Amino acid sequence: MQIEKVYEPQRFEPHWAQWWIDTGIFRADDHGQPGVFSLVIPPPNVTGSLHIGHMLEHTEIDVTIRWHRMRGDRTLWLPGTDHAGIATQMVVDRKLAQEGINRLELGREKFEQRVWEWKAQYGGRIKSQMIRTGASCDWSRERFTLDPGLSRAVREVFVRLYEKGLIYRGEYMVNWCPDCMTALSDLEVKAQETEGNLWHIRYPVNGTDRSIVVATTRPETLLGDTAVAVNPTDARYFDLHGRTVRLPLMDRDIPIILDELADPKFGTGAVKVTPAHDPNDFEAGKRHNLPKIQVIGETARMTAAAGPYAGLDRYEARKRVVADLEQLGLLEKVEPYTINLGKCDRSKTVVEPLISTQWFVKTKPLAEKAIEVVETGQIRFIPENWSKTYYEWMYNIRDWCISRQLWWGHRIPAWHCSGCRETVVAREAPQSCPRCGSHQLSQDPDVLDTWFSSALWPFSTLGWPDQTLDLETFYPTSLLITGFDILFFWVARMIMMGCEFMGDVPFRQVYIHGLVRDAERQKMSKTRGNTIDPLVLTETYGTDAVRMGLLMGAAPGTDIVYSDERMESARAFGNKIWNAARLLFLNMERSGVESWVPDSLESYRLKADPDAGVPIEDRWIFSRLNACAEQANRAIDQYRYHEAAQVLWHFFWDEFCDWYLELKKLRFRENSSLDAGWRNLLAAFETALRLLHPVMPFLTEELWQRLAKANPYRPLSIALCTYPQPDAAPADTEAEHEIAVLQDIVTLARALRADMKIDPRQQVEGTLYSRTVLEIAARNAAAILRLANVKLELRAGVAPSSGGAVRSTTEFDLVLHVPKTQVEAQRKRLDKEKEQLEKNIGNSRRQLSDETFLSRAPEKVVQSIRQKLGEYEAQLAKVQAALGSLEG
RNA sequence: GGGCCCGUAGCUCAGUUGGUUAGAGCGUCUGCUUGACACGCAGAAGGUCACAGAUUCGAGUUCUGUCGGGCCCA
Repeated sequence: MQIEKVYEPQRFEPHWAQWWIDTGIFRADDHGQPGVFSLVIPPPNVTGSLHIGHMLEHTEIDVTIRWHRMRGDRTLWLPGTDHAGIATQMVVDRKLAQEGINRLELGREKFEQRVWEWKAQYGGRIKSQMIRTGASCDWSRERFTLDPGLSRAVREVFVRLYEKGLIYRGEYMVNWCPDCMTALSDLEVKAQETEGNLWHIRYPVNGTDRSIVVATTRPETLLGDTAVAVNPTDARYFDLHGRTVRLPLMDRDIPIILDELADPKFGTGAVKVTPAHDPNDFEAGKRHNLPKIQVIGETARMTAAAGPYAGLDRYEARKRVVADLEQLGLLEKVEPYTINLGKCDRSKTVVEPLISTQWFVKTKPLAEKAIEVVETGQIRFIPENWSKTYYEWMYNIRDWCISRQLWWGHRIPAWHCSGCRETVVAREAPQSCPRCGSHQLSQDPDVLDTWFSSALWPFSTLGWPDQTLDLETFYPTSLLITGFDILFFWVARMIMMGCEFMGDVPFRQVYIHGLVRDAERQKMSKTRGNTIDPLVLTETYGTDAVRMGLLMGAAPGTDIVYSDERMESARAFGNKIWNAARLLFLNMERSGVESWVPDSLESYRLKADPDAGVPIEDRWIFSRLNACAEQANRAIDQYRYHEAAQVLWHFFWDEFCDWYLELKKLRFRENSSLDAGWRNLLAAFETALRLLHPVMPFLTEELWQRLAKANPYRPLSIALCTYPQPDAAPADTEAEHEIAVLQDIVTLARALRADMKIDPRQQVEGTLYSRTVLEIAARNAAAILRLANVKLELRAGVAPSSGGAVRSTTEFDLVLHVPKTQVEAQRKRLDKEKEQLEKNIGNSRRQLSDETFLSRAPEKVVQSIRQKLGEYEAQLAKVQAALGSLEG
């Protein structure tokens, strides 16, 4: 059998990636299986490409998915992408700009066509990346938010919500991005602390010689002021109630109103009111029926209503307004002030609050149910703490602005009649106005927020509004794995929509994964230039190593700090397994053992009957394998991916390779046919490969295919084998003990040799004194000789105090017959041991002489300390004897 | 201002219901081309569990406060 000396995942990963797709083994079409496990992908942006965060997310999903599939569930991982309205439109806009084309000149239809072309060009990138990284999803069920079926679901939901009064249209203040030229939802606006100023401006009060000073961070909005507010309880202004002020620069009289908006404790207690440009002022304006004067337009330039300032950019206007006020002597003072500026999440442009007509979802009624399903445990967040964040947002939820002034997205299914101004909301375009019969109907130009369609993802992808078999089978989905950054954007909204339209939660559990940060713990972002391309990593280290490397750090609730070193060590782990297989294959060849051809699944089973002459190391590895299976199953079940990775790592490297294979090497000479020894070895390795498969699918598939020759009884792929389940039988304590003793003897002998600076090649003699483990030592003399290069004489009892180099455990004393060298080094070690033992003895004695401890601690704990104390004292005696013999 | 998370070895992190001497990976040091693997083998060093109290027979683990760091919402 040809097996390369070094693990080179690039040689076989692409092959299996494609083979898994070609064979269709990840399709969830088999209806015969008992359990169902389903999960929908958090859809990435169709024109984007995957980053390392996706790689982590997909790895965690894939581990769980592959695990369920191997456990025999009917398992669906439904892949797909979303259309990412603003992001995609921006990208295509920029591309057009490079060609010197303006979107508006091009026209809506042609623009949309260009975006579809863009999608055709880049839309496949994500799929190919996912295939290459081993994501075991069902590509026959791939979906895109703008697919006809999903678009139909969007229209259906819109119409139903509208008919229920949960969608309304109206003129409200929204977050307007002058760069993207669209309204945004609250979530798409990110507050950022910025150094600004607080300008104190004097407004003369009509009919008196007094004036009111107001403080503002946005002096240019003065041009649109329609009132000045003071708090009704503020004594300073009692005499001004009912009066008007003269608005500087505009020479307009505006009223002084009494409103809670004005906080007596802040500044002068008086505030200017600009209902058209500030959300709080907008509300105050409604309360007092104030006119709304829009002085800033959609492009952030001053409107005609700004009089002499018309046409200026908002910041240019600010400078001019301030300068003009100063000239008039109306600028009282300017002080530095930190303001929370709202910026567009996409373009980073400062958002302008503007009044415009938009569509909204009334969220409160939807939120009630969505809160309830989490409170009652129908949906569980992991880690649990995230439910608090969820409630926090849900209890304070505000209506959701869903219309976007974009061309890329789901067109709002509403038609406006130019005859009677009626608005018709319908699933399909109406022929005529139902109110006046006019045919002059035009569809609303706006599209929906991308998240509106994403909110339907768990059921729209399964065929809703049709009652499909898939919907029936896979909804509610079992699990969602996603990042906390889209908890509100997406998770919360899916829950609202799922409860409303399916009458059931969209998923049972939500696992929130951490963020992948760079080596300096910085968030990765394109602007910082610290992003990592997962495919570059894959090419460098192999997909399996990247998966393992990421998972090793993936403890629930913590971010992952990326490091090349971790990837390197994960690749080293792959190499370790590769070489373990190499050792097997080379020796199989040498012994003339055929590739393993299991004749049925039954023959995969391990046989460890203690009475059947099974070698002790086989019994031991089966026992360890069982423990490993128990831990791995539990870890994956509880989303403790780092623990699963660690458990498997430890088993393969520290137990299978370091001890089991080393012991097996001794037998390779003895056996030549496929006897019990070989069968057990291969079975153990095969079982271990299956245990590892969800984490490192490529390596395990490659080795498994080489190990187990295809035949009619064998599953096509390791991905379709059963995941090893722990045996109900108790651990093989006899075998565990025997190997533990062997390990102790070998380890202590090696440590002693190293202490004594003995050449590793030099065989030394020694004596093992014991009352309990002489038989074990005798049975394993060959292994001890081979592994520690020590030839042992066995004696009953304890070591005489005049021994040379000695190390002890509670079960034996090991003495090496070597010249008395390295006395200082030995003394140092023994002193340290003595110190530690004395400390332990002190602690134990103190506890055992404490009456309250004895009376209140459980008997089990007291017993264990008594026993320990005895052992410490025995050990101490040996250490003291050894120290004494050093003197002589 | 409200809420959440974190502070454990040089670095990144584990540590499940309180109970022996607090673990891992990487890094460091020492020695090894031992016929699977130098992407390796063997051995070793390294921690006042941020600080201060409280509860308890017993606290890295529970509670309170302080300091430091991060995130979300307003």
